[in-house]
Amino acid sequence: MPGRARLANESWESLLTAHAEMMRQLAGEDVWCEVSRTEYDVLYTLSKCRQPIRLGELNRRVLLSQPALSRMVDRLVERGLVRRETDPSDARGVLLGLTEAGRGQQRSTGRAHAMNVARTMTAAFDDDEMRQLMTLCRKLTVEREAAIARAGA
Amino acid sequence: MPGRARLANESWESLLTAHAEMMRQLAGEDVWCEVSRTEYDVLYTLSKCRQPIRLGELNRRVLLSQPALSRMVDRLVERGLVRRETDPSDARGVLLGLTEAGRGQQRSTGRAHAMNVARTMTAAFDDDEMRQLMTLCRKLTVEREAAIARAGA
DNA sequence: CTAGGATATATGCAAATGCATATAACTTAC
DNA sequence: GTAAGTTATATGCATTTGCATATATCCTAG
Repeated sequence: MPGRARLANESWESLLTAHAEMMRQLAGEDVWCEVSRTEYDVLYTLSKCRQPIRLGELNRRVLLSQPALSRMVDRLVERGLVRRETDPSDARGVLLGLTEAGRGQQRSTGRAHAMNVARTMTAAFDDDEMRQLMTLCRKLTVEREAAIARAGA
Repeated sequence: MPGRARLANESWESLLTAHAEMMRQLAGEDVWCEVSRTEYDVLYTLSKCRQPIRLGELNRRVLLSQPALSRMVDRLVERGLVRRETDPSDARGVLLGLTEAGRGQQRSTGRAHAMNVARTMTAAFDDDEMRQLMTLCRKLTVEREAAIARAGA
């Protein structure tokens, strides 16, 4: 493998390892009794949206298959955390948003979770390093999205 | 949330998003017909070890629960990719290593996968950025491990 | 306005996962 | 040497996941 390709693989592996290590750490925190991490991911993503969004749109932002997400939404609706209604402008689609209970749950879980994240990240990094990491990761994300847009066009 | 905690959370979220985006990209590549990504993760981890390792040791490096890993190893043994034998020095434990077939499978899948990783990473980053990312991610990993060691002591 | 195709979501089903716990083997104190 | 405690892995069981495909709605050409 040539040097640049090797470097690319090593840096990806480092990201993968850091991610896994953090996930394990965060999974162990005593915060996931009411909602699981995956459920929280959905609630958090919805909490960032001012408007209700489509299932497909949500699916673009949550790393789950469409059927898995569809059923997870089922369960969250069942539990009164998410509201689902048919899109009036296109009856195939559904619009998803948090209920008040869902917003409350996201906030309380999110608060505790954010504390753990902050503790762990600040233990490893100073402010400048966190900013560097953010810049790099966002660059990767943006570049990926651009590539998808190019392919989709 | 104070500024430093906010920064910590934003940088973690950026890493999480970059990871998710990459995973989705890599999952879509036409490389996982013979072994799934999770299976490959196990084969790759074993391929990096010169000696057979314990299930528990493997579990420390693969993000799966112990029972899930135990069963995944079952399946890989069944398929002739992994060799499992009782540890002679401690009959509770098992020692795991790749078979020749397993090594071959890891190499061929790994080659194709590494190409995709390299293409995607080099599309987003120059060499210096990849090195920066590596430095930061490794720092996070090392700091996590140190924290675990402190807690375990 | 209708047939054929496209798109959004849901469902059937087999497989994988996690939690709790069982089993097997080691270790230590007596 | 043996009972009590500990550690390493495996199993029972309910849940979640993904793949393939069904269903429902929309769009477009004629």
